[in-house]
Amino acid sequence: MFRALADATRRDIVRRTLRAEATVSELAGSYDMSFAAVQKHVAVLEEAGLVSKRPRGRERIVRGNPEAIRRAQSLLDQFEEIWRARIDRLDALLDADTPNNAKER
Amino acid sequence: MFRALADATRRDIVRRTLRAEATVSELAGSYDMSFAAVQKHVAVLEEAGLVSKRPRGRERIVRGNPEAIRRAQSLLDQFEEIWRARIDRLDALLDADTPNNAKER
DNA sequence: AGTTTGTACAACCATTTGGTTGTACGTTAT
DNA sequence: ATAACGTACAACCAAATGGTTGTACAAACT
Repeated sequence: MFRALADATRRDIVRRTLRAEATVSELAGSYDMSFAAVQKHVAVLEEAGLVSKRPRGRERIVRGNPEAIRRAQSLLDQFEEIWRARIDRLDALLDADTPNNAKER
Repeated sequence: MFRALADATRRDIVRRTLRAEATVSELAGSYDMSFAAVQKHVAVLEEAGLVSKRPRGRERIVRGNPEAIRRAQSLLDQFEEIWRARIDRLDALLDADTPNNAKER
């Protein structure tokens, strides 16, 4: 999933389809590459769950999936939390080392 | 930067060094690959700003950078916000379509 | 002084990635 | 019915990626 977000074109497709739905060919029109290339990007994003496609006649409507974004966020939140835990441990160490008559900062 | 986070080993290095500092060889001991491979991963992470290195004698101490994590988070937050804006626009449309005597949900 | 340790980096290799063109096929328009 | 359109997918290609081994070098140990 981070792998899917690693490409600038794909991030832009996510942004665009999060803002408003678009067909694959509409998307393809926005980028300076072949239709097939864009279609592959969309496939990668769909694989990663960042985007979903639904058919309307011969076209496929692409829609960004906010749920997947939230999953990525929660992963980063975990990182944040791990780091905070380390800071807490350091604080505890410092506290244990602080004389009783020390002033609170 | 998402590219740097796209590899599982690298994500683990970030986690580990966010929790506590570690030398490159300590890290290398944790993974089933050559020292050089791990060293390259650390280099990629450093390039992306996700990790910083400082020398202590002949070793290099690696530390995860919470600031970079926050930058990634804020990027995902932007996605979230874009999506919310779309929902707001849809709501506005529905409101405009709602007869005056309709009940509030 | 000589050896070991920790790191960096080059050269190499297989696989993956991001792109291309061409083909096929169902859907819509004439 | 035929043509045009939107999409999917295969085959191909160059470049990037993730790994390897080997070499070099400074710092630390004996």
